[in-house]
Amino acid sequence: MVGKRVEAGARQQLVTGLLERMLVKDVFDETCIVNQALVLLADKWALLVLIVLMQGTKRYSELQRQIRGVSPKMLTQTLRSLEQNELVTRQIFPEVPPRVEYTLTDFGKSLSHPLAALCDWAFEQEPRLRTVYRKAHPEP
Amino acid sequence: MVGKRVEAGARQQLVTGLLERMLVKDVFDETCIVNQALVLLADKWALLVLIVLMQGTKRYSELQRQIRGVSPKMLTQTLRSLEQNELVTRQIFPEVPPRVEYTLTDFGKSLSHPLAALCDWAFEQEPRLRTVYRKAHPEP
DNA sequence: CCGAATCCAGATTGATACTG
DNA sequence: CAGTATCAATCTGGATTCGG
Repeated sequence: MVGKRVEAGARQQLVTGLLERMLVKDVFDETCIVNQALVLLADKWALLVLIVLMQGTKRYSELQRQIRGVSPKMLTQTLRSLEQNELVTRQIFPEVPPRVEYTLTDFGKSLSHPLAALCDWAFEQEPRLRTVYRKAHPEP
Repeated sequence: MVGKRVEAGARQQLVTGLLERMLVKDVFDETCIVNQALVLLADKWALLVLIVLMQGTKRYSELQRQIRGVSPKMLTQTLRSLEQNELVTRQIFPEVPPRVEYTLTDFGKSLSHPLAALCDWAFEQEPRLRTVYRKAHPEP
């Protein structure tokens, strides 16, 4: 009970903080920091990879298994992009069979709060989300 | 000071909650609710539109002005998609000149916490974010 | 065998011009 | 004002192939 109230308080604080900053600059051009952040993050595979890597270091094949539906090409491409954006590090082990491990950097780990908020939202809104999703993705 | 501690507490709580749920189901296939959420949200324009609409109801032209760089086609497409996903409502006024207003639904408003967390992250990490962005988007 | 590069058809996006 | 139409360019995904 107390925990819930504390969380709700922090939430309100965050929203207010956002709106305050919105007033400072209300045009989202390419110099806006929020816009630049979204260029790195607004990507389905990138977000999924980051969420999975929050569990800890993973091998390429583990990522491919956990993220069902990603092609090897897109997984590689996504990982390279995340690496270039310093959110993930890539470590190659010169073994047979080869092993490559991916780990979040500190910068990547700093995304834990936003990503957790997103996942929490998905769980909270699960019924409505599933209804909407089914309507938008009608399968035979 | 107290405010900061409370916020940090809530943050830790959120991250822990996420990780707990991760253990329940660690495969992100198309039935995973997080995956379905990302299908709706992992889109640069959609996220920007939602963030701007958190400021309140907006006309089409206001959105186009605030979201610098979006083409009319993509803005329309994004708004139609958000409308179909029940995150936004579209209201047409039979006037001359025509007026169309877009407003977040309650479902859309429920995204305020995750979106605020994302914006807060962008502001917190601004220096590093700008460095990374500049490296990835070298202009002549 | 694992991780990744290549090639190619099809989908998505963006810039611009145009209309009710 | 609030969008459509059109066309070029880019991006995506799947199959295949390759190197250690």
